[in-house]
Amino acid sequence: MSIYLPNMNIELTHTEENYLKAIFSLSSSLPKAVSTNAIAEKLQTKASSVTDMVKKLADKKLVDYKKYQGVFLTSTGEGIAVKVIRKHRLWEVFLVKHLNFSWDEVHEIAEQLEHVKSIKLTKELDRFLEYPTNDPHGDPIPDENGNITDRTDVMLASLELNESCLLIGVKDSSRSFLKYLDSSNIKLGSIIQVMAKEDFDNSMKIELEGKVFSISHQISKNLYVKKLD
Amino acid sequence: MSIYLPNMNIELTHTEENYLKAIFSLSSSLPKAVSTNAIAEKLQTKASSVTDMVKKLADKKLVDYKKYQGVFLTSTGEGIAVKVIRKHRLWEVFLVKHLNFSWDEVHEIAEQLEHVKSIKLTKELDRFLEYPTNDPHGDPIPDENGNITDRTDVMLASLELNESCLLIGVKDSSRSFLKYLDSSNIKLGSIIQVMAKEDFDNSMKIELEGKVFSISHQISKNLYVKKLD
DNA sequence: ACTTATTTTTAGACAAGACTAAAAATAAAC
DNA sequence: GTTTATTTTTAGTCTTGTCTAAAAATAAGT
Repeated sequence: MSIYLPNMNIELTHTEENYLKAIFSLSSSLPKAVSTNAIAEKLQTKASSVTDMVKKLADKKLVDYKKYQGVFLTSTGEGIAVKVIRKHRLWEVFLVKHLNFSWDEVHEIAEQLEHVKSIKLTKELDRFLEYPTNDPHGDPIPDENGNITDRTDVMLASLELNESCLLIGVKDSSRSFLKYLDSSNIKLGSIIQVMAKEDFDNSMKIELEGKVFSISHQISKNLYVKKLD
Repeated sequence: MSIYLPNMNIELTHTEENYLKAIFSLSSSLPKAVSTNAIAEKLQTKASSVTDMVKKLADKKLVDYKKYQGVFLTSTGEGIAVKVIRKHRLWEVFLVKHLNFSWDEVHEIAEQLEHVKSIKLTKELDRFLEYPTNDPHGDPIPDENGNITDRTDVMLASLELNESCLLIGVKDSSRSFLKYLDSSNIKLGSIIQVMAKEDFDNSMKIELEGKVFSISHQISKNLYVKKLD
């Protein structure tokens, strides 16, 4: 009578959701099995705890796991991870757009809000925010079906002399990095031109709103930009 | 150098907060020590679990507890309970006002949202909602300092023949009751006049928007009203 | 290829929060 | 004022998620 939906009816704990999210973000950067240690590092926990949890997630068919061989998400597991990420990023938009938060303050709170369970809540929040496509750091927001428009973006560090670009995202979303950007008046939407590139340390001089100043390679390789002209 | 604030720095679990909330709501109705069984009933758990938790809360100075004598909140405990209730009710307002939820849908979601920890979040949400004084069920929202304007309201059941009133709140916030009210077109702000009172079952006939119909005592004693004229 | 280093897993323990079953205290009944 | 009933507490167990320390598997070094 009713179709069996494997990814319905699954009630996960916050911890389980956080593990799925961590595995997702680690497996999107490198396209192979994620190591126990990498997960432990990401979640600030111990490898032995990761092994335990990964076994449990494997029992629930959310990850594929072979001893000593690392782990990767099943499609069900990936679906859940993406839904959590969607909620996280929608809440970030809400906090910045309507509650006067700055982009360096929203992560911790969104980490809590992302676990609130209600399909209608997510749907209505999305509508209320007028279907945003990116969070305050420029990260893409998965749609209702879990599709992410993957970044074809390029890093500021890769631009050549005299090229101009539009800043559309940050790779590192740590508070310290975001505060540095604030203090340098660098924000999403900024138009930046490369005025000089130094060979010895890969730093570059950029022009931003009429002012020219130098930024390190550490900075320029964490800024997603779209080339202009 | 810095003043010691006893209610700062306390990180409680969701469960602990729920116990404090339950004890608060039970002790506001009857003004004496709350019994173990009453808490167990309210939280749908077992008396033995309550004893364990109450001991823990007593260790943290959030409740006063003597064996077999029931429990009551300390001022620190009450302060925390009220803050959680404030968050709960603010989120309910948000859900109804901005996310198209009806008043019978918001409780479960607010139960999750009330535990999100961020003083700034609560403050900004309050501002965003334009400092509401009541939630969608008419319950008063505690202010930032934890002060609640306690109800001086009267029940519809207590009105005399021909008296008119404004509906300002519901005592029972269960889904079934709220849906019954919806189906009868009874909502906050409705103007109601008592057209008849039956002695044998305490039901009454009321007039609402030109229509006259009968409601049981069970209904009328759960509606907070303000007399008109 | 054999030894060393690293990573991962097991085994055993712990704290939080819950449960059952039984004992102790209080309240009710006659 | 005993006896019965109810409430509350203890004692012991379970699950979740964590940890440390030790063992096993894999990877690296020469």
